[in-house]
Amino acid sequence: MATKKTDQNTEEIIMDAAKEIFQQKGMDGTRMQEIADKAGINKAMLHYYYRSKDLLFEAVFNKAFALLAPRISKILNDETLTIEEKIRDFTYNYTSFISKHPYIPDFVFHEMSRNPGFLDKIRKAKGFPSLEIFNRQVAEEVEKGVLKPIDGDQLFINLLSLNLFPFIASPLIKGILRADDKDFKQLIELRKTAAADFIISAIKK
Amino acid sequence: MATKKTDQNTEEIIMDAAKEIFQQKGMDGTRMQEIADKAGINKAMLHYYYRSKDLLFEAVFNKAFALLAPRISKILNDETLTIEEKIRDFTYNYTSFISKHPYIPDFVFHEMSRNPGFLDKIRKAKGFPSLEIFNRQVAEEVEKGVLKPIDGDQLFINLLSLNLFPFIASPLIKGILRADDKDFKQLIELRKTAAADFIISAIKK
DNA sequence: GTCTATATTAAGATAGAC
DNA sequence: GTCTATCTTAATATAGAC
Repeated sequence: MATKKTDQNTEEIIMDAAKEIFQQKGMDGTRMQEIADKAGINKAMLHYYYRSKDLLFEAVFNKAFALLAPRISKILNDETLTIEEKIRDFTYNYTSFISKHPYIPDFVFHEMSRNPGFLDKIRKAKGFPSLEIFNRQVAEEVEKGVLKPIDGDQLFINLLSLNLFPFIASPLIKGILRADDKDFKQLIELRKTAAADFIISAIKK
Repeated sequence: MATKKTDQNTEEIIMDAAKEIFQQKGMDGTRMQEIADKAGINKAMLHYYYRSKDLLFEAVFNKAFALLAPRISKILNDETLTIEEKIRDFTYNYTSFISKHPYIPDFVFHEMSRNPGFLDKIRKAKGFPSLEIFNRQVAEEVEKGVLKPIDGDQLFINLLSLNLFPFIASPLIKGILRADDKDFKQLIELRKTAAADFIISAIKK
């Protein structure tokens, strides 16, 4: 299964292989041997570059988290878009992005639950995005009569739920809807706008 | 950590211990020794009663799945409640139930993704609940003008998303909302009605 | 049915040659 | 930097005494 590319250095080759295995199988389900096989090298090299499984995992996790976080921060901290615009933008772009990395949500949430230490590390490293601006904006639009009364925290949770859950629960959803991979892909395609429409319809006056 | 109760037989004691460990740590993260310790017996007994880790896990997984499935089937197959009533009932009861078993959603979805074989086993054993009745009912209420136009499949996914995702993502949500366990509990309490209100508001004409 | 002791295999990690 | 060979530990599983 060697996917070695000559224009990549070994460290990057290892990282790419590790990402794929870790994200699909999680920390506990991953074997260093499998990463080595996928990278087309041997186990000793993994330790040469990343010292231990824990450290390699941490590097992979941080990269995955770093892909999710800025996209969330962006809609939370932006001061120019309306809530409706944020919801439509976020839904479309996040769904497009996660479609290309469908294992990431389960990976990140599962590992965060498994190891509460990650939370503190992230908090200390760069902190979590704050809901302050988003909440203020929601309150203002409610005040103005643009939106029905709703709590910003709850709206934010709903937004994440509707965008991320379908990927986490894809096997169950496929089972209940009798959908194959192609059907599921189409369903997700629809959600890029349908999920946003649903939210807007719930909150717009 | 022995939790042995004299009114339980060994098989049940093992099952209870196994449930707790497997649901928190997953198949790969669980050690038979840890289950034995929690049950207050030794490892050999696990094999005496359940033969192997795989079989013990399967028993635990099936029990967890059997807790989720009937509650979903019920709202899907019921012919007496309106869609609005179903949404309110389901949201309230499902959230109450999952609050008592907060590890189950991540456990079930993670393991289903990890091992696609489970899907086929479940399908063969008793099949998945069908969306037929639910979809027909949604279409009828849309037709009558009770509901805004919406696809039953998408509505069902939204319903599951809003109810299950907060539990799966609880560490992230706590981080972003700066919420401790008590805050989070209260947030979930609110969602028992707020999530249903949100959905109703999105679809009701 | 329950225990202790042990077999067997697998996994992470390292030593040392090239 | 990269490889092969090996160390060490830990995990599942079983044998056999009581």
